[in-house]
Amino acid sequence: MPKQHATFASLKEEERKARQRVIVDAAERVFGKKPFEQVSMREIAQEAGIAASSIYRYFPDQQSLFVEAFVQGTKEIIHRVDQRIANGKVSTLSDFVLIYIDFLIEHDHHFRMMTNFMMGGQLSGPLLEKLNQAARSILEQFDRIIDGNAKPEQLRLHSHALFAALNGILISFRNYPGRDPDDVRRHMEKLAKLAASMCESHLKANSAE
Amino acid sequence: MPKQHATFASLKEEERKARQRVIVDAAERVFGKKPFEQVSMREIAQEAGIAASSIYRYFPDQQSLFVEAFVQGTKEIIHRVDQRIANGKVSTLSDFVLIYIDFLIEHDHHFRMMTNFMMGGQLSGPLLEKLNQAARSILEQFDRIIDGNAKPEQLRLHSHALFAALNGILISFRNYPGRDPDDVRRHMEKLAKLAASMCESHLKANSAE
DNA sequence: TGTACATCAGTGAACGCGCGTTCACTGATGTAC
DNA sequence: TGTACATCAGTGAACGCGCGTTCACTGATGTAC
Repeated sequence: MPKQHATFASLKEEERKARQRVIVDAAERVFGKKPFEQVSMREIAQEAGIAASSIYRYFPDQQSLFVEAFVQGTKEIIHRVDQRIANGKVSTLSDFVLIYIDFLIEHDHHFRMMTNFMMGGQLSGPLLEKLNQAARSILEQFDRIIDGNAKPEQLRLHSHALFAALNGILISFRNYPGRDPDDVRRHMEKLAKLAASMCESHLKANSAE
Repeated sequence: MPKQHATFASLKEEERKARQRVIVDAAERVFGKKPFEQVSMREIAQEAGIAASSIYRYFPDQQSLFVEAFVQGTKEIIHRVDQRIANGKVSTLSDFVLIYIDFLIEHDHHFRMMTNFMMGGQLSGPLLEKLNQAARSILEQFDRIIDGNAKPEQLRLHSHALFAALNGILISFRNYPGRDPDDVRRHMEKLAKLAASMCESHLKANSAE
């Protein structure tokens, strides 16, 4: 009865995935509480209600777990932004960059992980591939939004530039000295809108040529 | 003879400064070799030819030493860029951003420290003040270059945006998958020039209004 | 000029800590006959 | 239905490591008389 065997096996596999998921979720909750460089396996285990050594039944090492958490988070965010777009809440590029900024301010730990992975470098092959895939998804979302009727290469270049600019804003001004968090957010939003408008007008001017 | 006393004391003070300097220089050399998060006090001590414990005669802790190294490096870079400007080698904004990018690619460890401090956060008061001063110096250099005849607030906003954009470019594309370092550099330079041109034309359009 | 004393840069060894990870083991569940 | 066996999730304790930092001490130099 290979069929029933297959179902049993696949059920088991799903349970395994579900348990992995529990761990990843716990990890994300812990990341929400403190800078992720300071998060230990023991802490995640505690949050998940298991022993630290149990994590190693599901992930070969810490890096794999962290990457998985990051990838999950990225999917989540992209999905949520897509929903807002579908609901017609994002009509201009300016709307979009504001959402991008606000999301990453709110999910600070996710942004921290992103920059960490970007700065990091020495990841093993498969993990790197996962990260690159996540990065590609983000850039594709930028492409979709900017669009206009630009030539493809121009489009790509501009979404790269905008993506980089927004990341740079989030990094460069997060600790703006002597401002409270609200001021910081406003300043970032202002800069983001500026970047969006620059991007838009430049792209228009170029596609008119 | 208070006068002679003063001289002796100040000489001693200078020697002390000089020895501090030796340590900072050693630190910078080590930073050149590996990601600075992986640099230990022992390693710096070895590079400086002294015992690790000796460093603590000159710096209260690791953070202070790292901040000092970063501040030194920043001064150095600003100075070098200023020299190029004085020599007339930087006539356009595009020239400037290329130098900025190239410098930070070449002095990768310096850029790493910069982003680390930006992301970091929990620094004690005096160290934070030192870092903020360094950041201000950099932004002032941006101001000086962009200038044009823009209104001051507009100028400030645009140098912030450009500063952020360049940092973002350096962070976001340093590990561009599947490219060799030269391709990466070219891509960054392209994006930087794009950012510069956006910035310039936008500022012109706005000051014309 | 010589002697007693103070200062302080420099040191090697050790402390204490937290971490990622491994390991031998337990106990529950499913399988074969 | 009962028994022997295999599988495997879960565990607590321990390993090993590297780190920042401290500490008691040495020895050279300068100062006071």
